[in-house]
Amino acid sequence: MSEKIDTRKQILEAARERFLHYGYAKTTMSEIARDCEMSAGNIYRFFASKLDIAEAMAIEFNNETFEHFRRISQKASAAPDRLYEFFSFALDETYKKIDSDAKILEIAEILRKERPTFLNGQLAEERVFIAKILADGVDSGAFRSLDAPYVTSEMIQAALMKFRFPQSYSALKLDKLQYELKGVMELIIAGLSSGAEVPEL
Amino acid sequence: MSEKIDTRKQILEAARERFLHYGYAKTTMSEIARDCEMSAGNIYRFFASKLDIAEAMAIEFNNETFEHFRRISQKASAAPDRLYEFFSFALDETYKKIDSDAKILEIAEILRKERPTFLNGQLAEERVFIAKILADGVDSGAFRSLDAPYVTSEMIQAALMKFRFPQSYSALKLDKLQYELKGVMELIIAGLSSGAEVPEL
DNA sequence: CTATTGAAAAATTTATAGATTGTTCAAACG
DNA sequence: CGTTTGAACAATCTATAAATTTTTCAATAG
Repeated sequence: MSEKIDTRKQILEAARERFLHYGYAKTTMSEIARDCEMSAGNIYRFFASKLDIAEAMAIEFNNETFEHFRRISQKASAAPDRLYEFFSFALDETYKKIDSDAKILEIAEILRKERPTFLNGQLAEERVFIAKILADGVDSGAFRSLDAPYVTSEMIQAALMKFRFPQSYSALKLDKLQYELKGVMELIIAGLSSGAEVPEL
Repeated sequence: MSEKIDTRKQILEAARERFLHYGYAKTTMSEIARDCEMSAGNIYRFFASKLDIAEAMAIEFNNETFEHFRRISQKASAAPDRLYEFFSFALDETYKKIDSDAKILEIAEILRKERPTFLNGQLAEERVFIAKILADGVDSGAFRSLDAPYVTSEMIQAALMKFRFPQSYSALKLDKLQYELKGVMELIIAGLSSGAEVPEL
């Protein structure tokens, strides 16, 4: 039982090394199997497909980032600052990871194409942290009262798409993206502030 | 002299019909030339390349839309309403055009890839209209005073990217996009309102 | 009985030759 | 002269057969 989990981990580890070194497309199931001293067919007892290995890897990859997100969302600083820090961190982290290794972008693009729901799931997880920051802000009086913080999180995510997937949605350099994020964030936080007048559209 | 312009128009017209009917890739320069009763080589006296024909076509295509933008930006209605109408119209118009004819998306994608500066130019033109609405809003007191309306327009565009290029940046249906646009727009307009407190980031 | 293999099927990629197309330009035309 | 052509060249696309890779699964091993 625990051996099963270990084998799974071993496959994942072997795959990650190859994916990051040679890329997803240039890594074969046989190579991963050979690294684990098993046959290619056997991998399918642990993963339904090669794509599922990439997805599992992305989940692991994101877990560290989510840990950061959790920490930021629970900080003592003012809610607006936390909200900015959240997306600022996300931009820097994502940009640098992809910039440092083109293989990561390859996997990101493949998952975006072949597993569109995966991305949605990740965004939904992030929304929980954002909603928490919003709720805190409402409680502290920094933000106006919100009908549905979770829905507002969705809108904030929509407005910040460009910065959450920097290399997919634009060709801008990091400093330009940081500058734009700051500007958009100012607008959003102002829109959440107690004094803001919400229009009837 | 005016004949030169006429020939250019004729080529553009022939190309548009073929591009929209058969697609950009499946249209050959010879076919366009044949429609105009000239040789393929002669087209190059009027357009530097096939891509330039597509670009000229896109400019024509956008001119009607810009006319609408101008009209909306000059309306008598309140600035926040005009701002919403502007992007709401842009979303509907773009979505429907692309939805009605896959060939339009083909050309849009090609221009995005091969002529990245072209898109920036179009966005810059739009920004003039947005800045005008913002300035009006500041004057009327609907919006707080802005250091630089043109820069704020840039930020608004960044926040609404997803809705300006609906089929490129997401797979959402029109009604979901309209719902999200409304939510983001509420946030932005609230952020521009006189009572909004702009944070120090 | 479960775990694993390895051969085979199905799907995908690669290689490449042939055809087509975009583009150039010297020559012909008006 | 400026225009236009059509042949030539380079670049790109297409078709397809061979090779590789992903995935399945009956047979084997433990």
